[in-house]
Amino acid sequence: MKKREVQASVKDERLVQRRRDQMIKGAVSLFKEKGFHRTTTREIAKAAGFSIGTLYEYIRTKEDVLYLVCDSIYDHVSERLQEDLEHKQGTLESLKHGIANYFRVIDEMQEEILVMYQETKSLNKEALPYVLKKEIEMADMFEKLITLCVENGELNLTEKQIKILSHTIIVEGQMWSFRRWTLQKLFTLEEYIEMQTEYLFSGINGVSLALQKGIITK
Amino acid sequence: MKKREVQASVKDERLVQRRRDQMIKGAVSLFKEKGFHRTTTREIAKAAGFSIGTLYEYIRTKEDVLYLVCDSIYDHVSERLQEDLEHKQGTLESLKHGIANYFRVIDEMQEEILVMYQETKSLNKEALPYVLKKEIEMADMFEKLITLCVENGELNLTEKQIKILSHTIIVEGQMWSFRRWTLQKLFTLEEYIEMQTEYLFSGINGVSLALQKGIITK
Amino acid sequence: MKKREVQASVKDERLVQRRRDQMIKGAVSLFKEKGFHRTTTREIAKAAGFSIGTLYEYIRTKEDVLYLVCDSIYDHVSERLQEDLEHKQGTLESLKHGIANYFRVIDEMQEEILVMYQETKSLNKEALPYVLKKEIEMADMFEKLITLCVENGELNLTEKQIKILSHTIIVEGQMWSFRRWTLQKLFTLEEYIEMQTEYLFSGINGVSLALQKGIITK
Amino acid sequence: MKKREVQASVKDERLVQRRRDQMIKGAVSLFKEKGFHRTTTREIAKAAGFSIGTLYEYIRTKEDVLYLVCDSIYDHVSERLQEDLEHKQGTLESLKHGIANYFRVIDEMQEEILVMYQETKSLNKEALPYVLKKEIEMADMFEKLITLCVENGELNLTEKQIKILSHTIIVEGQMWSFRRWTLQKLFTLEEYIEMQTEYLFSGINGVSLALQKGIITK
DNA sequence: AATGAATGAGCTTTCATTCAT
DNA sequence: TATGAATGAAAGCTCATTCAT
Repeated sequence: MKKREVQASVKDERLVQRRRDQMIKGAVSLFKEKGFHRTTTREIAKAAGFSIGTLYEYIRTKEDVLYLVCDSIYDHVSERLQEDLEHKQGTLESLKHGIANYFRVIDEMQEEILVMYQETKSLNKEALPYVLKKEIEMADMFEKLITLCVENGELNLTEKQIKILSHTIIVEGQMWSFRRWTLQKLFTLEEYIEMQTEYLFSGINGVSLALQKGIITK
Repeated sequence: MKKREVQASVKDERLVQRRRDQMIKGAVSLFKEKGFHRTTTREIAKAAGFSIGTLYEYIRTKEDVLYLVCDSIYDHVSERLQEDLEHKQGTLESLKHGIANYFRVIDEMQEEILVMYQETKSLNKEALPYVLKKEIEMADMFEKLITLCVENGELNLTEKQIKILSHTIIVEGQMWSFRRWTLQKLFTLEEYIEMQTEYLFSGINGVSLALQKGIITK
Repeated sequence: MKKREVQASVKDERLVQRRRDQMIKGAVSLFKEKGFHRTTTREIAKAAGFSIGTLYEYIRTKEDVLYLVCDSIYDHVSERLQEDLEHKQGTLESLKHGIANYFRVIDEMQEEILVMYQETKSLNKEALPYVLKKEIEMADMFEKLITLCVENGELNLTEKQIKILSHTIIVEGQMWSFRRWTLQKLFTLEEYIEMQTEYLFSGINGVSLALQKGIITK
Repeated sequence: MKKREVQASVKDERLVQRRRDQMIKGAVSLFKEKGFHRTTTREIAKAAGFSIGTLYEYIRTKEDVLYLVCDSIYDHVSERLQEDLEHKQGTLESLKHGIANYFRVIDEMQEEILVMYQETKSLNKEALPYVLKKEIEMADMFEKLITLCVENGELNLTEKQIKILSHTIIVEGQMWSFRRWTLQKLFTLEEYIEMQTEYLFSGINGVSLALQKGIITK
């Protein structure tokens, strides 16, 4: 799918990129605070450091700002994950490492993640599919990582099991940001990573057994 | 926490309840379609079957409608789960049953669930804590169910493990609704329940092993 | 052609009519002064005696105001002419009387006529045909009056000649308003009527001859 | 009256003229299509083939463009008429020839004529008198032509009759362009010229009589 | 208790004009 | 002389809320 283009009146591509970066930065912090609908275009312009007229030299509608914001966040997350997934080895260890890394990215960008998930539905019918595709791409990364383990004989999973697993990992990452009001009071990030990994690999039964045997201690 | 009261000018409590039910019913279907911000109070009044003036006899601000809607959805979900959790037995079987039942509730109310999670952040500072509390209550239900199993000796889990587990179950339920564009294309609800339960209890390792041994077949 | 309807949010038809009358009155005087484009909706509302919000309870777009104004002016002119043309007799005398009457209507409504002709082109593609039709209707009135004379044997004219004549009469009326900066300095209305009628019936040759013979004196 | 000067920052007179010609050409076609108010200065600059910054090196306000356009159109029409009126002879034949020629000019420039008449009122208070003066000049041309006939004894008309006649001729020319939606469907230009001339010289009575006597046939 | 006309603050967007390069 | 990015006043329009009936 081609990247949905946001039209700008200004020709200089470098300038467009610079101004849009300012804009996105300002918008994210406003969206975090009050959401997309309660944020005005004037506020976005001001936060970006230029006038309302200038804002509209770089976008065509307010929704374009939201699209640019979402797009930029996805790009950042994907990039961070991509780096990590490059030296794919197909070992359980590397899968665990990938998961932990993803959880840490989520932690770093949690505010942006929240913005993205809560405002995405305000995108119009044109932009939405593009954003959904990004979500699928992210699940795909884990799918590949797991598939590698299966091909390597480290795991034995059906395709469907791989699919559901990759989405579960994604969602458990988001959970750290969505339910931060509880989880982040109870656990540090590293604790959370460890415990979730434990559950992911061994399940309730495994965890329960390990505790019983004293392998894990309270 | 006391239920946040929404002020009404009308005195007759029965009438207030009836009118609000109409209002919530209309509002939910509008919010589903276009979200809270894009829905006007006029539309809500019309969908509820009365005039804009009448609407304002039963609420004070537009946000009240959102609050009433969220509150009502939570109540429905809780109620459905409560029924189920009443004959608590502390067996793994009953825990699995509870999880399955929760997933089915989510499936039935998925549109409402979506509305609630996407619009909740639009609630003002007063209403938000009340709604968060509802979320915690729901996690608490599973916490109790799991704790019962632990007390019964069926499971061996620390308090923290129980906490994280109950939230994970909640989130895996929501996942069925949030990621429906993928999951519901790949799986039936019952398949999803079965596979997620398998993962929850046995983890990746367990599932992988079972498949290898032919206990589960492709 | 069905009258193009302008949508109103307000239900009470009587009130709609009253408010629109206020609106038209205010708008005409503003359009006279500064034209359609230089007049703001706020000014229209103020001139009509209500708020901008109220204005938009009775129209949907600014253009609706222009349409209502044009429509109302046409209706007034047509009505005035219709009255006159009712006792149609098919005599030259009655034709002359009709022309004189039309010229007098133009004189009375000249500002409105100006507004209509200068702003009409700002109407959108939907409203324009309706307004053009009104123009044709007005030419048709004279066509009928002339045709009656022909049928009565008072005149001998082909259909095409009748057509061109009726338009000429219409235009010579408008001329009184369009070129008022010259004509109304040189002539009184009655002089203008007399001289134009003279030309219309006798032409340059006839007028010239009459003057020569002393039938008309300087 | 001195020609109203439009200030330019650029000194080179030749360049100013060339740029303005480009500007007028572009503007006329835009004004034809969408009118003065709906045309933006950016569009004018683009149509003229240079940047918005350059546009403002040759004018001071958007209205200057309209003034230049109107002025240019008048000049063209006047010029065309002037050529013709140069070999003035004071015969009825030459008057008829002048009228026919004027009608043909109108036909050729009808779109420009429309632009001029519909947008003229948008000119500010300074420019308007200058443009009105151009209108009077055009009527004056016919006034002179007719006066010549009177002086020659070919016609017998009072000054007032000459005045009204010259305006009538002007207006009947414009009528061909203003009411083109009807007239140009019914008549060819030459037919229109012939019929209007017939009416102008002989009037309704003359035309009617001629038809009766079979001098003109259907 | 119910109605719906009235209100006006506030929103997004446009565009004539300027000015540093 | 030419450019086009920047500006911000001002426009059209919406909609939550009120209040007389």
